Amino acid sequence: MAKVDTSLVVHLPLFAGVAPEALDEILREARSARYPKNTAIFEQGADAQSFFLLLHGHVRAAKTTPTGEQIVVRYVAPGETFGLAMAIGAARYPATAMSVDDSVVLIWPNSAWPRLVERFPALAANTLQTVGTRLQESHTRILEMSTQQVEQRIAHALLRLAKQSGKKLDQGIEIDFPISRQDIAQMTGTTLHTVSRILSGWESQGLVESGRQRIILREPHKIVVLAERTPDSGAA
Amino acid sequence: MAKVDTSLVVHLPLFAGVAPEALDEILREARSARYPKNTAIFEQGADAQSFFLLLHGHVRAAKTTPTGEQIVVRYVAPGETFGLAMAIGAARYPATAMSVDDSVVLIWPNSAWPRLVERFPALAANTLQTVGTRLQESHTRILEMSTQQVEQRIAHALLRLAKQSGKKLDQGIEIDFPISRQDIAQMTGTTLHTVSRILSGWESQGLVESGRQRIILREPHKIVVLAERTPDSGAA
DNA sequence: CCTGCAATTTGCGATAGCGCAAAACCGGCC
DNA sequence: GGCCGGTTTTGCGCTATCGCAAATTGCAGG
Repeated sequence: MAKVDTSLVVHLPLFAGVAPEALDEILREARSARYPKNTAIFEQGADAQSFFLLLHGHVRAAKTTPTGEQIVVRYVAPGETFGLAMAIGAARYPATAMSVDDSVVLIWPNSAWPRLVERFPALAANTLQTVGTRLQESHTRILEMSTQQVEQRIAHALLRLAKQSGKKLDQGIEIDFPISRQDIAQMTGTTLHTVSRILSGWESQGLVESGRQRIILREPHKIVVLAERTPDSGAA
Repeated sequence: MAKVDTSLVVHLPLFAGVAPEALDEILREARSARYPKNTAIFEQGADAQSFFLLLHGHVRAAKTTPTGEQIVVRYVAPGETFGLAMAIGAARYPATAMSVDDSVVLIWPNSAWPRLVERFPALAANTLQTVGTRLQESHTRILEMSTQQVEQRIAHALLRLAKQSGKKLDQGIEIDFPISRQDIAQMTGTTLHTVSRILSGWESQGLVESGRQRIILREPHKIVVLAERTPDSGAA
């Protein structure tokens, strides 16, 4: 079992309030694994046997309907947990997790969870906060889908991605992992066609620069304005 | 301070795994309050000072945009907690809670939470499960909003309400609290006009019977079929 | 019983965004 | 260097749903 350097993870929200000396004990229960780009980590509906902490890379969590349509639940950034089915009392994974980049994760067997929370109650508290935050984000997303039009939703989605996983460049902020028009559509409840049209529009206004699975926000500030524009505060 | 009969609450999910004898100690920290129909319990954005357990009645949690549009986050049924801002690490309430019926709630000061979870770790675990379940429900809602059309979303929403707060009648299942077309619109991301049109349609097919703030599902089974119909599995 | 208000219904354009199809593009791989 | 497959772009018609406005209804007081 590979030894994980505690200094890499001490400051993560998950371990807030856990004595650094104790960390080792927690990490000992985990194994680490590497997933090459575009590898399934777990599948929606499968028995939940483990929970995960992303160390490097990016993971896409997506939910599929019986008829095959997908939505992106979220992109997991390094330092975040995912696959917490057991902690929230689900026997099966409610979504599919797939690496979008070469990724490295820590994996705990679910069986370790009860023991860990008993020994380190802060883990439960931290996880509660994490899940609570995600719940609020979901509600925000629902609010947006209910009240805003597609262009604004896309603006918000990209700004969030930029904040979460943006790499600063001279020319702007680049989203630091491969993401397609289709993905953005699945995050915002629209179609890849509409996303393409809107990004084309932005590109011709110099707001973004984008290509195959690549997006750079050139004028983040102007995109913020777009995102906050109300339906009637019309453009010229 | 009114004494609360422990027998009323022992079996709630919140208290699973808590010794009945200990319950008293928990309840001692709470006060109870009655809210007449249509009373604000807390407002979105206000300092979160308490968390709540609904004993009787029904509470609507709703989120408002800067421009005044609202969505219904959920309806709280008796036995459920709400206003958990503190537990999930939010300083302010992210939504507004309002009684839709005469309602009775237990209220704990947030300051009691850390002490309670320390003494009864099961509370944190139970709350984590609750919040996790709500997160999954939110994701389901997002999935529906992304992939289904309005009629199906309304069907699902009503079926969920019926399951959660339905009262069985000979003629069908009645939703056990006042709910308007507008409310349903705010649950499904549409307008009261569209809801009205669709319910009118159902009414003329005998699927529902409805009036002012009142809805009875006459043919729940047929509504299930509606809810699950895919866009193309067309009606006659 | 009557009055007034809020909820509901319904008609009628207007339109944002979808869906399909075809073309152009872009890399990566052999 | 050329070929292949997935991604993106774009045109065009279509329609589900919105938005507004007006009429109607039903409950709650007085």
